[in-house]
Amino acid sequence: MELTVAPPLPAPSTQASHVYDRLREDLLSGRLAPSRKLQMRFLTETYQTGQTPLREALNRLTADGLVEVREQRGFYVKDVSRAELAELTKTRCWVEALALRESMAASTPAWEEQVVLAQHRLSRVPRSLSATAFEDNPEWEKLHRIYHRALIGQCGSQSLIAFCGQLADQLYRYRRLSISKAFPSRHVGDEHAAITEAVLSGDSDLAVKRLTAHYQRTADVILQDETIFPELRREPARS
Amino acid sequence: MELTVAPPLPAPSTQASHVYDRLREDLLSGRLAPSRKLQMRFLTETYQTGQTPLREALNRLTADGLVEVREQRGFYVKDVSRAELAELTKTRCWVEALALRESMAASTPAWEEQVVLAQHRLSRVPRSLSATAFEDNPEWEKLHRIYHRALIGQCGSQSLIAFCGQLADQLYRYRRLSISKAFPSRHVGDEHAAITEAVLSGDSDLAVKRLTAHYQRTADVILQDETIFPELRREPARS
DNA sequence: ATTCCAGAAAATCTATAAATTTTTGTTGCT
DNA sequence: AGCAACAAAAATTTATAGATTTTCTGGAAT
Repeated sequence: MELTVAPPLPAPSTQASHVYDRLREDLLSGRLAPSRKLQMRFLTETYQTGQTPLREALNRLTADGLVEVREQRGFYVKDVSRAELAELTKTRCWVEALALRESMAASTPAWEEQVVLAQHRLSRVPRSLSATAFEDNPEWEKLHRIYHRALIGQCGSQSLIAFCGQLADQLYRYRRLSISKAFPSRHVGDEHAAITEAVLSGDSDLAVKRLTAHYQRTADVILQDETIFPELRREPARS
Repeated sequence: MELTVAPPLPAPSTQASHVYDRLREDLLSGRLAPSRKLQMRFLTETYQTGQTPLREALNRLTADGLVEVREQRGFYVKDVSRAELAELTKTRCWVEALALRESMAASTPAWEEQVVLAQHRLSRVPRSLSATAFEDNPEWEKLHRIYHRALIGQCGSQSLIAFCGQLADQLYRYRRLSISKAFPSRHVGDEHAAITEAVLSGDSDLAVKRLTAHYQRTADVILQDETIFPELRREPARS
């Protein structure tokens, strides 16, 4: 007799999901530039699929805040602005502070272990694929995401976690769009370690302070990046 | 020479938006019962429209948390449960507390006037269309929504406000599904007045306390409603 | 000569219908 | 009784037709 695991979810693969994943990646990476018009013809040719799955994917991405839809005049890549970056960061700090406090209030050994494990794994992977120039390491990004997800994972609210995920996605796009010249100067690994330490010590005020500072510092760097905000070109830093 | 206002946005009306509105109303009212399967054939016949606008509407409603989609096996009306009701309420209390505090911290005379005005208008409309039995008054619901929206409107985060709106929608459906026997016993008007008073006095702790109590009380009533949670039928209140 | 407006053509989005693929339910066989 | 193959139903996708918006060209007025 053979014990085969009952197929829990065979293979939830629809064309729409595939296009969604690919589009999402291209949006986050910046290959699809902000405020660019997403024409059906271009999309069907690029992604080799029909209109229906594309519309489905675009609608989901609109809900994620990565795509904008104007009635009867098509889909557009969501534009970026310094104001939106500031607002998203502010909101993320507020909401994740809330979620982290609630997680710590409902702390369990299993949860603390998850946080420790996620941070350890993250620390073992290089931030950049290249030692000289910055080159995005997908593995690091994945683990980074898991770590921050773990921090708020004990808060007890699926909808709150999902909202944090949306904010994280939108801000991640800003990070990718920015060249991040400040890459070598920061020690994000130390920042994560400091957050983890505060979480384990049970000092929620300190943990929240470090977490929000972490986010704010990232935003401050991007806010000064000329490559994403050309309006900074002239008068770089006037008082 | 004639000064004509440039046409701002002619009339953005698509079939998809219409179906979205109608479906939304039917979902919130309970005419489409929880966990019911939404078959394309039924929907096209009922709403007299094609599949494309319907899929678009259903996708938006999925993002709103009113519809659930299972890959390759169709759309379903989101199921209800006591656990979800409790979690949604908890989340709403957390997030709106946050938003209210930030609104009060950024208070302006104009905003306070908006709150006062919204509360006044709400107070002038009857909660129920019938004096004897409870009959939902759409006008009251609309003004109620505007009032709660006004409370958090000064927080300075569009995304946070939108998130609160989603939570409000999902919880509104629970309210409509429940018969609300406790209708005459509560004085929601007084509760709103008390919240407004606390907001105007600048006492954010008190305002938050009253607001969250307001939401919690509503949830507690619905949590005991047998008509929506049949599992309560036996052993109504065991200790 | 330049600018502004009007009309027509092109492009593009929205919607309906048909075809393909997957899932589900049933019947027959081992 | 259990399993497999078959048939029906339903979802997803492709293709086609209909509307709307945008763009381009030409002419008139400043």
